[in-house]
Amino acid sequence: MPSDTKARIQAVARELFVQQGVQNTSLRQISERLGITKPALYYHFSSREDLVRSIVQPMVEDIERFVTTREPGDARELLKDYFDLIWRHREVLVMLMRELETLGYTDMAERMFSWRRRLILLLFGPGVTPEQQIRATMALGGMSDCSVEYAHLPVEEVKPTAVESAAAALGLS
Amino acid sequence: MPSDTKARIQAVARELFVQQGVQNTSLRQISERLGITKPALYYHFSSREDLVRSIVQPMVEDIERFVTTREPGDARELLKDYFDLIWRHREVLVMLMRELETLGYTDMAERMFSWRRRLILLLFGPGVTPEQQIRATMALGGMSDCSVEYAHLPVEEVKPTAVESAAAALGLS
DNA sequence: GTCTATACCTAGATAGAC
DNA sequence: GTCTATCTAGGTATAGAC
Repeated sequence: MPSDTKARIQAVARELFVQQGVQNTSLRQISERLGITKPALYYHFSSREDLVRSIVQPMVEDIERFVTTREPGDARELLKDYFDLIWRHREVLVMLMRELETLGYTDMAERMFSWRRRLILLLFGPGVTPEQQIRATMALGGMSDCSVEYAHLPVEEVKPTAVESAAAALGLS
Repeated sequence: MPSDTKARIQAVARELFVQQGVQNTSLRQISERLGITKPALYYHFSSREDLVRSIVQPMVEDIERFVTTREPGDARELLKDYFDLIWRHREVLVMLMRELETLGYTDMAERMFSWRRRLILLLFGPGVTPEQQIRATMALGGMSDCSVEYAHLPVEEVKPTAVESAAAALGLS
């Protein structure tokens, strides 16, 4: 085992970032909790931003894959799978959305908008109306909110109702 | 006119806070844009927190008034009025939600939860089921998202569809 | 691969002159 | 009511020993 320190840093950082926000977490705090020193962090991550990025990356790639490879199809099925997607990453997603502005280190905001656009396209096709866009925002945004607000519950107690409600918001029969 | 400086400070601060986040806005930046010095700010506001609070306060009071004085009644009417409420304060609301964690200076998070609970109570009464709670989150959260995402459009182009969709998400006939 | 020590910056905040 | 000057705390980051 060459070094699991890197992984341990990520685990602790992730926990603190989610718990108290990225901006409110200092490298000192992370290193202290691990029993190592600040400079030791810099051996594994070239900068604070590098560390943050490494934690966000898996989620970004997963969502990116979803919105780019998905073929148009049954809307309700898409809602279900999309719910699973955001549920899986709900902790990091919350962290990210809460600090979108303060995390200027990427083009995250623009990226998330493009995900949303792509999803709407998948739901309604290219001839989407303004009304359908609003309904899509209601449905997709509402599901995100549910993933956050009921994050502590088992999925089965949230997903069915959330998906059903989202379908209704969309205007599906 | 004894001093409109205070108001000018608030106007500039508000703009910067909304634009780039509270955490990313320093007192130096605010004072520079106004052509005054940092210490001058401290004459009008006893601390940075005091300034932030003064900008959030009007929204807090408005929402507080809504959720405490409102009588139970027609759900769709409530959705409409609630939409107007958050639409009116959408800029500050976004700012606040984006930085809930980083703004540890108040009990904001808890407060917003209690608003949500009170609204759900108004919508479904005391015997609310878990399913209805999820649907309420979908409806109310979705409307917030719409206020943010379509903030630049005229209300009339957003509100009717958003309210209609929220009603459907709630499960109203 | 991890430490000690430290440089350097920027932030919020205060003292006291005008 | 606003200024100059300054303090202090905390952050990121680096140099170099072990």
